[in-house]
Amino acid sequence: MARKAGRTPEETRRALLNAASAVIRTRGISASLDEIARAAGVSKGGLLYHFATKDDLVRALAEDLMESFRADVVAAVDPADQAPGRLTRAYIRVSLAGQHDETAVRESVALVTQLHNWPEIVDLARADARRWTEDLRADGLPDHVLSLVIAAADGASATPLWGGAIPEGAAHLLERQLLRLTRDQRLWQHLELDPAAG
Amino acid sequence: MARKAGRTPEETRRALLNAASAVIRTRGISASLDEIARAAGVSKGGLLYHFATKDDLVRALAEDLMESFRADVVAAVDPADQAPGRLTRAYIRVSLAGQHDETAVRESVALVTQLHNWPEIVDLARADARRWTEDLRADGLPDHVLSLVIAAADGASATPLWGGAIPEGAAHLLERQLLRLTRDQRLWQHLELDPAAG
DNA sequence: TGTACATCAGTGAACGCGCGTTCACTGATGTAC
DNA sequence: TGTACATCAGTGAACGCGCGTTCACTGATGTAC
Repeated sequence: MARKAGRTPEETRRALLNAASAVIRTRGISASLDEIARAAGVSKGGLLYHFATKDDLVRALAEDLMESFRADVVAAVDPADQAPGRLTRAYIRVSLAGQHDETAVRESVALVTQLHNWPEIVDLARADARRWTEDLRADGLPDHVLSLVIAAADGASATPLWGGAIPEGAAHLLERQLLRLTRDQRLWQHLELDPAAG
Repeated sequence: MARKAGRTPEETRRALLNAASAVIRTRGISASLDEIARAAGVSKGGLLYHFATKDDLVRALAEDLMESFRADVVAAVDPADQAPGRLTRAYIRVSLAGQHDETAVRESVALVTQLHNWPEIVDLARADARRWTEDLRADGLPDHVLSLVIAAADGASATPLWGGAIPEGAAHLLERQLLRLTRDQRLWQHLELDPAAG
């Protein structure tokens, strides 16, 4: 069989990326191309027509993930919110959303870390991280607040990595607390370190 | 050659674990047993005498890492510090220590995540995480402070994972800020969420 | 409109190489008598 | 004290299997004339 009826090449490519994402989540990065291809309803050769090498596939998957996280955050920006920290608040919301679905989170984080085992991915990720740093810096929050809040949001996302799980209520409370930290300017002052101490 | 002069079996085992740690840090979990064995100055067969299977080796390495992190934290507890949160403060210090050595941190985190790709390791890690939760809960800090501070400490450790790097000064500032959060009881009140809001 | 040809989007068999594991063997050390 | 034997701590060659990659081939669609 050649060109599958009712599926454009673009759709096949998308199906392959989705399959790769799903299979690697559960089976790990050592999942075979054959397994991924079958999950997408394509032969191994067909997969390799779209992604000439496993590297290619994994890199495309990583780019896809970073783009979609960024898109999620941009979409989570409240249009009515014009105060400093609006992007940061969106970042917090996305990072803590769905933290209650334990296995889903674990698998997502696992996927990301699996990808980072690929050496070239590290460079992509570094560039992406730099871009986040710039964007968030331009978001209007003082540095000492921003770094605390982003560290906490990242930590909440990463917790499943160390085997931990944030209980349902706790994730929501932490989210509210972090959001408040981006808004309450009196807290900013309280959090400022006394240069005399330490 | 059989029993190496000047090296007890225990020392050989230690050397194999150290070699595995070093090699996996740089080459990733897909590093071959041959490579690890050679780095320890032992034949592949010799490695397999101590660790019958690659699973065995990786599991032993993971246990070793978790134990040594715990030992580091316990050692970082200030004996003069008797206030609530003393264990949490030690946890913060260890988590943020050495965050300025970028590649070292990246490699350490990479090692941990590599290990978590091993399915059985996940169970070990879960048990370890539960123990940390209990120990930290018993440390005397209010929940809303503890979860914020630990999330931030974990996030700081995990940052290299997403490709980011905390600038030298920033890590130190964050550490001081987190330590202060565990001590300043007036801040605890300020951070408490207003049940009416949100 | 029909025909010839090129290209696209695959298929599926075969190859080859790396790596985990097995296995027969070995030389030094410990133990019984 | 010497000797025989068992065990410990390895060595290194060989095996076999999985998996990424290559390759020859194919059937549907698009294009020229």
